[in-house]
Amino acid sequence: MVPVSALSARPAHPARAQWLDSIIKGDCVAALEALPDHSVDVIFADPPYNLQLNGVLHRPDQSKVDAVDDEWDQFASFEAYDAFTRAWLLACKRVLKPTGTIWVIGSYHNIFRVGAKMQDLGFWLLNDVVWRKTNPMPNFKGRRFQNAHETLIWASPNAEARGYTFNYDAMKAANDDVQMRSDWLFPICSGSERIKGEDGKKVHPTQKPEALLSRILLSSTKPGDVVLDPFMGSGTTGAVAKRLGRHFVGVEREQDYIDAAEKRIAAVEPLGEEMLAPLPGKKTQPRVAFLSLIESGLLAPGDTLTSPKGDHVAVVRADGTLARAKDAGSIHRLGAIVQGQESCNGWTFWHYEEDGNRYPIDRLRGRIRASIAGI
Amino acid sequence: MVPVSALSARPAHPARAQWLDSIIKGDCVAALEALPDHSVDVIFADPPYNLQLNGVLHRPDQSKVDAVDDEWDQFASFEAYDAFTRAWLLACKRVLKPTGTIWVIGSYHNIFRVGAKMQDLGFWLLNDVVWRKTNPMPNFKGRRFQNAHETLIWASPNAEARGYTFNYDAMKAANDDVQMRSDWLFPICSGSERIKGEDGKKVHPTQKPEALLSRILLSSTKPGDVVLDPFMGSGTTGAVAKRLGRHFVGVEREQDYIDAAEKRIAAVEPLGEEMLAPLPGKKTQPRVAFLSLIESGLLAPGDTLTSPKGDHVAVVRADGTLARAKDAGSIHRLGAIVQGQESCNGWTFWHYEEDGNRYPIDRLRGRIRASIAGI
DNA sequence: GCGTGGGGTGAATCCGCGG
DNA sequence: TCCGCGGATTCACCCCACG
Repeated sequence: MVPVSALSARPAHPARAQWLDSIIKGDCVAALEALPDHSVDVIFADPPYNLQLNGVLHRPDQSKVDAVDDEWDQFASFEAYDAFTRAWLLACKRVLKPTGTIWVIGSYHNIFRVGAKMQDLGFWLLNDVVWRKTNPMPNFKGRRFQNAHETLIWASPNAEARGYTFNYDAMKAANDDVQMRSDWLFPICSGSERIKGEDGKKVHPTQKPEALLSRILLSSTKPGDVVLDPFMGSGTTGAVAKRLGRHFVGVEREQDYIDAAEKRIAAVEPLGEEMLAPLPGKKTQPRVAFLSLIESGLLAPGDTLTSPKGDHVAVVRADGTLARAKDAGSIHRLGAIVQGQESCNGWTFWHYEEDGNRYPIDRLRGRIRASIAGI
Repeated sequence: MVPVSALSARPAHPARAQWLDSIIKGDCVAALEALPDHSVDVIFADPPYNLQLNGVLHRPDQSKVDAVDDEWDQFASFEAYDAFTRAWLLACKRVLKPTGTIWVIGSYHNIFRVGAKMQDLGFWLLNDVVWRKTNPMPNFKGRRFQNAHETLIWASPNAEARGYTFNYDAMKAANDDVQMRSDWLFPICSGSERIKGEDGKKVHPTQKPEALLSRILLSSTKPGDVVLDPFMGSGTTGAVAKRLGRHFVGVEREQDYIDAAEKRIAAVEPLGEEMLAPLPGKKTQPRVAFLSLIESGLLAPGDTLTSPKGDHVAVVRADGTLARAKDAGSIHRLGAIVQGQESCNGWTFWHYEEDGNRYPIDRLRGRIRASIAGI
């Protein structure tokens, strides 16, 4: 693959490299020295996010949130984090084939710095992809939006790179015959998939779901490709690569993680023909915020809604709440209040008028859903 | 548009500033000199995306894609774009109130650079928010995922900033009584909302949907707040701000855009105050001292209160404290003590008995509040 | 075996006012 | 500006105990 002369000090790449389908212990930059130039097809990197947490956070029920406070996620400054990022990105760039691509995942704490550094180093961004979590942790203090997604960057090693793998047709077929979008919906890793130690506690604080890695590898690799994970952790990349008939190389510093990952990967049974089965489709019907009806113009602030028989009347307000006399709240709360009940499905209780007939606002929700069908 | 005197001396903020509810013509950094320090509550910025397009792109039917190739979106290098970004962010930081927040929207071409620079300048990221497009442009070459979203960054001016506006309760009520997430779904701006010139062509290449601005302003501003848009374009921010009873200031270089925006904003009819009243959350309800329950006769000294399950008992004292054995203190302190916890909401923890049932004393507080409201 | 309710938990940069 | 303290704050899902 690479002429011996090009490597000088490094040994010649054997027919089946020692490092193939194994986890190299060590710091990511140093450990990657074991790999020849241009030797991997795809990289998946889940670097430390550099969370900057102050003190402890409690849930409303007073229980403590088990935060990511591991030593490996601590950096002295943005500058230190940038230097770290630059180093491992450069190491990755060296071992990546010209036809290869790299995926990096992060949150708003680090992904902007990583993305900017990737551009600085000449990587060419192909997409940013949003992993929407079906079950994210709530915001406990009510001071922000629920942080319900993470961001992936997909890039080629340079702007001129051609010939990278993108299984466009497979992705489209897996997505009800429309193009796969840049926003993906998956649950977080939990339940039996979550690797736990003998003490029953999670082995790794940030284990990624196999469904996420599966879509990444199915979209951007071919069977037999070599996938590198420079931050192997609990080994999700290796497990999914093996199952999908791809080779893997992992790098990891902590022996505990290596032990768990090797055991996990050893238990994986590679898929046969089912590998070609399309990815599971959409979940249940998407949630539609009542505010969306106003934002889309189906209702306007000031419009009146009524109960099914018209004996209760409420006014739509700009922020997506309903008001009646002194009471105000969500469509559900106000529906409950006017009926003197504990709860109420506002979608079926509140009605609007059209052509002299009363219809539940659920009808309008149906229109929104119809307009976004197929997403 | 801007009095000359205001540029040099920067006089004290007049009762109603000249620049309020107007569009300042000029380069964003220079024009913002007209505004005093700490004079705006929220900033929405839609800066040039620095798209790097090579050649023309055709659809499968051979029609040409009308790309963003305007002069204002051209930068010589990442360095030039970074310098530009730094300059306008600094100008924005100066005029932003300490309790204010800033929104910036971008795509993968620029948002990573912008986000990193924001962190470098000390902005504290509160959320990244994903605008998922219901109807994004397809990928015509089948070489990438359909680019179906854009990214917004919401930030405060520094990590220590407190007191910014987030209408948590309104957002939650508008979203079926669950927290508003960081992924929002909207159509792109098209149809009658899209501003078109006499030639029938779109006036601005990247006009944002009003629904997007509406959610931004409803979530992070109060009626009467001042909203700055340093890249005003076709004036979406001004139009939505006016409709929602917020003040706006715009900055824009191109006269064509200013003309279109001013005409557009003039046609906007503001919503009535009753449509805009913020949903009162629990935090805004009047504070009731526990002592008031005793003073009003709802509880009497010597009454006993219990924990929800009845396993802890405490006695009400005349001064509005609770006592149990040797311990005494506020309803909150004693609730924390008996549970061995750091803190406790005594209103929901302590219960009283009525008709053989246990109710939280919060129920009595509700009666006090109801009687206050009736005054 | 099945349905139900309670408990646990996940990459989290998570309070604000008054003295 | 700092400190004390009142009191507000969670969604989806999995597992297990129990009837």
